[in-house]
Formats: sequence, C-alpha cells, structure tokens
Amino acid sequence: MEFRSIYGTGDILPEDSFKWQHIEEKVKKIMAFYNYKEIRTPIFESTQLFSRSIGEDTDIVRKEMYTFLDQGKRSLTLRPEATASVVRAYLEHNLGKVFPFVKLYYIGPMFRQERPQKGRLRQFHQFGAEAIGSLDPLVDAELIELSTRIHHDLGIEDYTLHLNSIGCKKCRSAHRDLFIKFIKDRFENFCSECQLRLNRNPLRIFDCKKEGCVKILAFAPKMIDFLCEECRTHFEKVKSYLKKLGIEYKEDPSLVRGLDYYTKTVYELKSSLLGAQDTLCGGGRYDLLIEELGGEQTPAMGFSAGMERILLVLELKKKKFGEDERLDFFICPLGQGAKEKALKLIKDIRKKNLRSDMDYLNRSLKSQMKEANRQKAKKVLIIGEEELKKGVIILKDMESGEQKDVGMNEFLNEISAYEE
RNA sequence: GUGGGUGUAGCUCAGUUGGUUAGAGCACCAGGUUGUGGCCCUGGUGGUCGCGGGUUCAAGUCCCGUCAUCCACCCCA
Repeated sequence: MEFRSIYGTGDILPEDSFKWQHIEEKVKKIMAFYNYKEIRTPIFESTQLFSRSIGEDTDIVRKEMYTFLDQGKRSLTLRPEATASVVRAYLEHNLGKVFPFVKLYYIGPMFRQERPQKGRLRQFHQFGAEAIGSLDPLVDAELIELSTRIHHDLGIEDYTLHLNSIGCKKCRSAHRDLFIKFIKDRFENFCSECQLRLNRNPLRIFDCKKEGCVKILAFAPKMIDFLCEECRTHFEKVKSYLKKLGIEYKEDPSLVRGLDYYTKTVYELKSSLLGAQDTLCGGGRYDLLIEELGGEQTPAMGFSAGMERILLVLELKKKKFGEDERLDFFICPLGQGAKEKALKLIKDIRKKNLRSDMDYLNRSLKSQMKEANRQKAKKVLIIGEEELKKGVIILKDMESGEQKDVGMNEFLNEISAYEE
C-alpha cells in the first residue's frame, strides 16, 4: 500500500466514532454543570511558548515536539499539551482583566513524537480544564473532584487518585540541595539511569522502578517534608476538602510531574487496567506560569485527561456506549420511475427529521432488503411498477414482517406523528 | 533513542521435518422465489504469503538485510 497513516497516528472509523462522540458529549455536559466554558486554540503555536512554559529541560521539549519552520522562517510547534495555549490566549485577550476568575475547558488533539505503545500515540486526544485566578485550595479540590466525576460518569471507577505537593520555589530549593547531597553520598548504589538523571532532573529519580533504587529512595529526603508554612497549610486544606467531598486519595510523595510549571498540588488518576502508560488524567497547580509568560502574578490550576486511555479502559470493561441509532426508513425503488419517486419521498421523510436511506446501486429487491436489514431499518418502503401505477407504496415493518399498501398522502400524514 | 515480539484474503488466524493448484471462520457477492431481510443450504469473488536479496532441484517455511507494526524501557495523557 502506497499511503498509510503516519506511525503513531490513526483513523477513527465509523464503528468507533460514536464512542468518541459519547465521551465528548459527556465531557461538555459535565463541564457545563461546573460552569467551565470551552476555549478552542490553534493546534500550533510559536515554539518558544512551549519551551518556556513546559521547561527547556523536560523530555517533552528536549526530544518530543513536532517543530518546523514556516515559510517566514518562524519556528512553530504542534501543541504537545494545551495549558500553554490556554494561558497564552488568556493573556492575549486580557481575560483576567474582564473576569477576576476564569474557568475554561478544552478538548482536542495533542502531538508528541514519542515511541508509540499501548496507551501512547503521537497524535492523541485530551480534554482538560483550567481554573485561573485563585490561590484557594478549594479550587484544587473542586478541580480534582470534577476530574473524578467525569471518569465516574463515563463508567470508570477502577482508578487510584495519587496526590502530592511539590511546593513552591522557596521550599523546592531547600529540598533540592539536600536531596542531591543524599544521592551523591550514595551515588554508586544507584542504577546508571538514575546517575544520569542526577544532573538533568534529579526529582525524576523518584520515578525509577528498580528495586535497588527504590529501597534507597525510601530514606531520601522527600519534598513533602520541606514544604514551607504556606505550602503545607495549602496541602492540608486540599486534603481536608477532598475528605469533605468523600474522595479517596493516596498520598504519593514520589509523584513528580514532567512539566516544570507545576507548583504545590499535583495529582494523577491511575488505572490498573492499563499497561505501562497507566495515567488516565493528571494535573496540578501552576502559580508561576502566567507570570513566566509575561502576565501578572496569577495563581492557577488545571488538569488534562487522555481520551484514548479512557477508551482503552472502557473497551477492556466491555462498556456499552449505547446503541448507534437505528434507521427509521429504508426505501427500495424498483426501476427508473420508482427511483425518481423515491428521491422526492426520501426528501419529505428527512424533512420530518427521520433517519432514512435508500438503495444507490440499482440492486434487486432481495439485495435491497438485505441492505435494509444490515442498516437496521425499522421500516422499509417498497416502490415498484405496480405500486407506481396504483399510486401507493408498500410499507413493511421489519420487526413483525407485516406489510401493507398505503397511499402517498396518507403515508406522509402518518409519519408526521413521528416528529419530535 | 534502546530492547524484544509479530508481518499469510477486508478482519481473526491455520499452514507438518522446506515439496507440487496456499487454507478456514467471519465479511462481501450470487443462487435456492417470478418483486421481499434475518436463520439455513449451495456456489463464487478475493492473496506479488510486508519488501529485497541469498541458500536449495524446490522457500509462506531456512539465512541476511530492510520496512511496517506491537509491547516494554524512557517519559507521560
């Protein structure tokens, strides 16, 4: 085959597209309950927007972005995530000046050039929400609750909420020095990967799953013990609010997220049903990002969820997405005259907002009936030469198999009853 | 970027120690009704066995290369 979809991308075919629509509709509905408004931003932005917000030293920026020069030699990048774009739009349109607190959600494709595997594609889809303008831990709790609500309503309950606080600038530097010293003192005992990570992104060492490293890390200074007064009370508040909301969580001091802009609260929803890529949803606070991108100091919090992963879980659970709606009528014309009659008739039926289709291949009646059956038509209309002469059509009920002749006007009056 | 697995019909897969026209189920088409679907029966369409090279009298099968794809590492949604 000469052309195929690019590695790590895929087509969503009709047999699956209704599942996507189902998820999208649920997300839109629930976001509305929480008064989040949709924002749609371009799928490409200036490269710098991402490198500055996500962080020059993150894996995403260092090796995963789809970056290209346009005809004007500007460096552009396909968005690897949406928060940077949302914040850019927030600043560009001065949304903060109009509303002191802004709640936005988005839904759409993201792009990262990683090696594809289960639950990981190069073009993938996320929905997410951003709440900009409040430092109140209430916002953290509400947003976490919102993300669990959506998963819950989609039929996903087998997940664990991992919760941590990675503090602010102040507490982080205090922890960082001691943590690096701790690792250096035991440098030889760590695996080669962790040794490399020490210089690049020391906190990532917490992600290592090798037994040796994990054992040592159990005694390493944890971020959570270095939180400043403000960050600690913030975290305590978040936890108490979650308890009030009846949301179970697992404190996970090893949870560190891959984007540099996070501060204080970070969390992930992980599903044991997935493979190595088990994070359904992740998010946190980013109180410094807006300032970093040229705005005033503005606290914010957000999350994003991976739609392919949600679909994977639902498929594993054999979740039903509701039946694809059935066809109301299938029209079987026999001969040229009948075909012309059918063309006009099907327009009138559709005008009554009923789903209908007809034969386009001049097939035999038997084949047309087969097609009607395949399309799960509730009723079939047969127009042959005899009917044409008599000025009637045959109306057949596909469930009962019963059929009768009806006059054209009589039929049109009858289907009016189906409207709405 | 690294490692491992897998490439045979539209889909899911058989194919013996290398052996002659490469199979099944599903799907599709036609017939079993002259103008009537589902179930059943009969028949049919459909494959350069991923691609290239090599070994051999003989390769879907063995070897090498290459491409694609999946999983894992990494990282994340």
